[in-house]
Amino acid sequence: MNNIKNILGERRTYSNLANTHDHSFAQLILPLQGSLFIKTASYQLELGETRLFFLPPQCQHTFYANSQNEFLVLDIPNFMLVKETEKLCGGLSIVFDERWQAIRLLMLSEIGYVSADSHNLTNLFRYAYSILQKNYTPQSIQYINANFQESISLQKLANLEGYNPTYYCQWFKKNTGMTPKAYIQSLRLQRAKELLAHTDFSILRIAQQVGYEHHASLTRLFQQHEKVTPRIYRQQSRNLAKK
DNA sequence: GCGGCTTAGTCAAGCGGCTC
DNA sequence: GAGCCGCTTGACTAAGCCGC
Repeated sequence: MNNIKNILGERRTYSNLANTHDHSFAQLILPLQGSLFIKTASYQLELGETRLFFLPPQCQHTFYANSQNEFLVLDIPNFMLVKETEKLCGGLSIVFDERWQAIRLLMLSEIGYVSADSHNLTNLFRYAYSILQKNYTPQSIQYINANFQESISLQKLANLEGYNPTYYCQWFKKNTGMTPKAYIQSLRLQRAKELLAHTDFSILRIAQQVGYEHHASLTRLFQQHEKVTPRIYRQQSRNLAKK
């Protein structure tokens, strides 16, 4: 696709046909309704109503949707981005919090106007981009976020940052307040909780989906952190949902 | 960098519920 | 009651973490 000269913002829907491509401009994708599956070099995720996604230029990505959906998409020309954006070669997924909701509201009101230039949208994007830059996550943490359901070695993570494993552990703890192992576990626990609460998958299947080969590992993880087994957790969460 | 301790992952055995 | 399935528990091993 050709580069663009101005920011273009519009509501878009995505079909169920998988589409793989890249483009010379960046994209900011904010959720409106439904969900969208996105796969990049670093991410493979379902973009729902709780996260937004930034796609840097030249980032090959695949997307498709299985249900009705709508997203606010901003096409951003290259000259508006700083060079650091290149580090985000696989994109960046960010929690869609109240601040982003406010930004989305303003952007939506701006794209509703027919305007000769896109000054207001440009300024809004500049503000959003400054937040986005603060959200820049180190490459190894991006890798964990995208691949926590697979086996991840400390050596691999250390290599991504160019550190040796011992120093990497110290560096990681300084940045996140926990060890790499603990961070991976917290992601797995969170995902397992969602699957237990919202699906009828067996404990074994859930364990395998979050990165364990055996369900015993998931049982122990739950006993350590939740003081109950996965099955009891599922019962409790469904009882709460009924009330 | 090393050594010891801790923890995660795996395996195997066993328990309980369900079906025939 | 036997067989199957899903799940839990205990023991062992290897990797990771931490203090020196």
